[in-house]
Amino acid sequence: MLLSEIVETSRAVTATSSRTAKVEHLAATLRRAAAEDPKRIDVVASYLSGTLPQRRTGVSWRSLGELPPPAEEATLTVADVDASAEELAGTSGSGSGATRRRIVAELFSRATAVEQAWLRAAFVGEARQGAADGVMLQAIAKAGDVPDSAVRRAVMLAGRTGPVAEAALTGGADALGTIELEVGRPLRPMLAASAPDVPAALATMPGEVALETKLDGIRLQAHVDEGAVSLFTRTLEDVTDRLPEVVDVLRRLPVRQAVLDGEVIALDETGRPLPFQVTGARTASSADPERLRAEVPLTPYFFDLLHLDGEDLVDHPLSERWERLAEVTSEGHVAPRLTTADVEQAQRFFDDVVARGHEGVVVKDPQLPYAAGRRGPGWIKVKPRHTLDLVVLAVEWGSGRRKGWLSNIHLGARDAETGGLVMLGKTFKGMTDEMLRWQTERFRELAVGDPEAGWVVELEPEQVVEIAFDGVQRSTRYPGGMALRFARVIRYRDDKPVSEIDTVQTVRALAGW
DNA sequence: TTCCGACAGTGGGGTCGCAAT
DNA sequence: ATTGCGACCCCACTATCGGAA
Repeated sequence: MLLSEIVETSRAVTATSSRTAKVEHLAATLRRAAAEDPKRIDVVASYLSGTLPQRRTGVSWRSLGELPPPAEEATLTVADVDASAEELAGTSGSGSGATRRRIVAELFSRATAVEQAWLRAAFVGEARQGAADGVMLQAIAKAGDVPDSAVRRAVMLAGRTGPVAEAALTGGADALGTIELEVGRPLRPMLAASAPDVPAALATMPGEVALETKLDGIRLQAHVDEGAVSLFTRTLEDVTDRLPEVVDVLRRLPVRQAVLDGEVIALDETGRPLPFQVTGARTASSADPERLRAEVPLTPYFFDLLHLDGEDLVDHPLSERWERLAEVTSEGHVAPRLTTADVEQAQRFFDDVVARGHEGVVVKDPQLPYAAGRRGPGWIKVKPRHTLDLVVLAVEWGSGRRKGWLSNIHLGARDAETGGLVMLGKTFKGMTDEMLRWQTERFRELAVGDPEAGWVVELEPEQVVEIAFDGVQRSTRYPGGMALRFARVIRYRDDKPVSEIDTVQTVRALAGW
């Protein structure tokens, strides 16, 4: 199949805002791929959702700065592109920058202008065609003439869409039905929606709920198969070799085969959680694992059991999965949990968890199955929220659907000692289109110099904004040595002068430094 | 006809390891 | 030895479409 067919489909998908029309376009091209190039349906499916099947290629927008002149005619095939991407993935991180540049140059010189644009978006991961995983899933169902639910289930159990597309189009519902949970192969983790507080979370569920401690660490999916252990992150990256102490814990479990879901976290000597940055640095490092293990040991906590000794449990209710988990896991590797229908009791549990230094709680409906890969209503996370009144120091022009609007604001606090203003980070979150319109006008007025002159627009520090955030983290990027985690706008305030905004001393005290 | 669940998009800070400087 | 870059970790929030009520 020619790449130009993918590019043309992408153009059509981008051009319409109707999801059903997007699905039609994608399904038609998938069907053509099945007829012409059945061995590469998985690659075509990946391309149609604007991504490369290769996890990493070492190529990003910086390395695509200057491209060779485009080809006149569309001759590139999907197979050609896949071969190049495969070669790039194989040489990524192996000290062959010149080789990679040559592969990129050759590939792009064979592409037409529109194909170059598509390739760039695919490598950079910025397809922006209004169709990613979810819409693609519907297209696969349509093209294979199988139910959405069958595709969704297969994708969740297989972890990836490519092989599922291939099965759906070549073997239909029968082939999809053979895709099951496989011990050793990661599946998509179930995700949680969020609620502002405990009563709101409980209000979404009938009767008794389960409250679990939400640990501020790294999500971990663990597979045990006759003594062989594999560990995967939320995006299904294999991190087995990095976490030997976690492997040891799993080897000791009294199971032949199991798939567990949980979190790993670094604790201090008293069992209190260390900052997320400590756990994050440990799991990101592939240096000598035995040394790291001695320096920053990690503790796994499990909260779900998806398979046990030949039996899949994903469709069983949480209450039963939890019971089976408790039978095979020692007390030290299950975080505190409470089942209740009483709001006050739930609130006390939340307060206690937070007081002990944890991130919050996840409220779960005990009757529901494991909905892999979805941010379903079955799990609701609740975290404490802090707010500050800060000043807008500068603002950046937006991109994509925010093009032409002043979007991302730079946040400053007052330094009570020097009287100056100290930047604590940026945010673009929480803004409605109405707010974007308003702030684009407002910040044009406050601009120091020509607001159209550059990407970042410096402002007279006059506009006060109320900001919500999850916590304070150490920063080397900002002069105050700290930054706000997950900052988002609540509202602009005109009732408060800059002389009365919050101070860096307040923020430092909040962080406990 | 209205409501609401699912989805895509728009980016935030921190960290590591490797290549280039 | 230092810096730049790519990829990963954590993630909040709004707008929109289209099926459910």
